[in-house]
Amino acid sequence: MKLREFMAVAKALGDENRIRMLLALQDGELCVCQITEMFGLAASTTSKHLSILYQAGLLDSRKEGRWMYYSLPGKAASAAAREAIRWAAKALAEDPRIAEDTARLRKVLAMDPVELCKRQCRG
Amino acid sequence: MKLREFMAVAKALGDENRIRMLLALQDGELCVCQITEMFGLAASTTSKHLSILYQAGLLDSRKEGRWMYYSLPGKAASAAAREAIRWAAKALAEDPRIAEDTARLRKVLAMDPVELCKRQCRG
DNA sequence: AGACTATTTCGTTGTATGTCGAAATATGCT
DNA sequence: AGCATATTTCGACATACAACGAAATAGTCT
Repeated sequence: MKLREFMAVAKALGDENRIRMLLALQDGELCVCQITEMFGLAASTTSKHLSILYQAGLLDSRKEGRWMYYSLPGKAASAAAREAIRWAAKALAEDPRIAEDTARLRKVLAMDPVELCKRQCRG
Repeated sequence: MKLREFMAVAKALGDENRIRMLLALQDGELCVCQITEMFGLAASTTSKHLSILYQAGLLDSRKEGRWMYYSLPGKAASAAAREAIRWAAKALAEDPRIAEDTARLRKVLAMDPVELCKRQCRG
């Protein structure tokens, strides 16, 4: 991995909201409005964070209709990026705030995605 | 590892000069003026960077007379911090810029430390 | 004590970045 | 086509941070 790539990854990991978003994706893909709901940020801010993670190679993305889904990268991704994610996940496995995020995620997943997105866009 | 600690580590890794300093310590401890010489920064800047790495738990320090030596942390350090270092070292093992740093380090090690420090302080 | 030296702290400056809201883009639905 | 909606881009603002030089601190040596 070149220094330039590495710095993109390290800087991407250097924001608390981005780390929390990354770890929230451990149980599977989420669309932007689900993540926006989870963290209470402006949709544009959420989008920017996800874009930074994506450009660093820390996320995959998939567009389905109007929805954009982000997920942790598969085997095809850079080994160094996947190791970074593993490091973060392992290091924070027992953090209470991350556990709260997981609980909040469960609530978000229980909501109807369509209604969720409507609310976001009127937010 | 708590989120707060993790963020300190991630932010510490998020600066190019700090990463290069961290990796320069892989072959053993160095004093501040040796690192200052290697990177061509102001001594105060070097000191600040090393302090940030130290406070994140990514470095040990040892004072010997006027000299302050920094080194990678031993087994006693946080496992998460040591894994972060291992990740960085592995990811950048083949980066040409890091290799140049290693070459420059050899030159610095070949200099007389006393003369080196004198030059730094007049820099 | 006093001169010298290595490091850190402090104050300043410029740049980078997180955040928002508004506008723009892209897609689905009727 | 026209409207609704999800996401991104843009512009503005505030904060964070890296860099420097000067001053302060901590140590050595005569």
